[in-house]
Amino acid sequence: MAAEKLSTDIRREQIVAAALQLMSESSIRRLTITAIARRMGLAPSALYRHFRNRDAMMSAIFEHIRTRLFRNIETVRQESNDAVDRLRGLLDRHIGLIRKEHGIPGIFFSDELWGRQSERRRKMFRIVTGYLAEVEDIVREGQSRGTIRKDLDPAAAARLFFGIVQPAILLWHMSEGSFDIDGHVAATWPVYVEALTGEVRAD
Amino acid sequence: MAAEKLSTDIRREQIVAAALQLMSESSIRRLTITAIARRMGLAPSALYRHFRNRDAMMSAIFEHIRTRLFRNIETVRQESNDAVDRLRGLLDRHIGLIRKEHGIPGIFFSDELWGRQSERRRKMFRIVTGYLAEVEDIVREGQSRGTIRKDLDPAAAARLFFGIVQPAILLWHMSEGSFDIDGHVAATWPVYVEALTGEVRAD
DNA sequence: GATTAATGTGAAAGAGAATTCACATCTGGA
DNA sequence: TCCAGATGTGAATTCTCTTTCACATTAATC
Repeated sequence: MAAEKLSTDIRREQIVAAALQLMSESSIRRLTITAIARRMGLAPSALYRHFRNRDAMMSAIFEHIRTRLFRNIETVRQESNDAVDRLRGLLDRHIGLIRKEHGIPGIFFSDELWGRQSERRRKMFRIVTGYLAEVEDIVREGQSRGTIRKDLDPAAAARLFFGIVQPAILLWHMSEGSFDIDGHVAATWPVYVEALTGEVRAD
Repeated sequence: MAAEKLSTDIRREQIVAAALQLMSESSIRRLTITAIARRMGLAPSALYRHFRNRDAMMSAIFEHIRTRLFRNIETVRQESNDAVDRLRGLLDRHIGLIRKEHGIPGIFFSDELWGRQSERRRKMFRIVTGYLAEVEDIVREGQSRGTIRKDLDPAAAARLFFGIVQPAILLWHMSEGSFDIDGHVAATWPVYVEALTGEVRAD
């Protein structure tokens, strides 16, 4: 009972998708070649036709995440010119992304990165700092247009932006989805905006 | 060449210590019975004299972390009466703790918690929410004494408190210790205080 | 329709881990 | 001193996972 044959490109995407799906259901520890193959209805050995080894698969997964993250930046840049609006849009999109593919945080905080395996770790660090730099740019633009206080360190403001997201995602994840992310955003976003602009902003 | 014999109580502590040490050097994936035993100069089987199984060891590690976290709350409560001072003290102590035992985040975000719908996950969730509740209490006290704005949701303020810490720890970890945590705190703490109190506070 | 390269399969090798167990050795108390 | 129980050991068992390989099947191209 051979499984349907498909081109490598499609298979690669399917493997990444299956991996993310498995991650959201369980832990990275169970993200095994065997599990991915079973999910796809293939034999484990089949995956080696599309990736050199497990490491290459993990790299593809990370690359996928990177793409998704930066796509949000692009979108938000096009949607609005106002810095605060852009940040708000990014917040919503970021949370939406994690909500949809909630295997991401698990991958993000996984052994694959936390260990000494430096190359991979450095790569992910570059992704994070790159993402932060984009947020920082948005803040900086807001400052030059006068919508954001100029006495704020833009890099610090960017990190604080993720200070809104991170606790929420952590709690959401640990509570298995029952934590009220929207409520958190509703309560904290105005505080953040006030810190950014120096005044209360009515939306 | 039998290793020196010691009482179970001491051995248990040593096992937890060795585990944390290993975690800070590497990832949870390498936190194996074998590795812990080797670090202690024991045979793997010896550890089973002190813990029923690997799971029991992990529980002991989590318990250790819990103790350390809540000890900081106690200390800070005794050090000062002012809510903002208490929060600042907790921030410093929390960061100090992670700096000293930087295996903690790795354990915190490990497979042991992120995967299953396990008892362990629920336990850790309780620890986190308990810790947050303590911070929330401090905020609430500050509100009733008039040092913190009353229109702030104390729970949200508590989560934002960790919004200062979490990005810093993540970056510090990913950068392998080169990220400037103190600089981050210096840049973000005044912003947080201003949001809490409604005014600039000179320290 | 035949050829060929790509894709899939099952078995098996090899590695590493948790756990158990019979046996050895140490320590503290009678 | 000697015994009993606590602690440690090494070997064996049982997993699970990654990876390789010879062989099978499919799809595309001529």
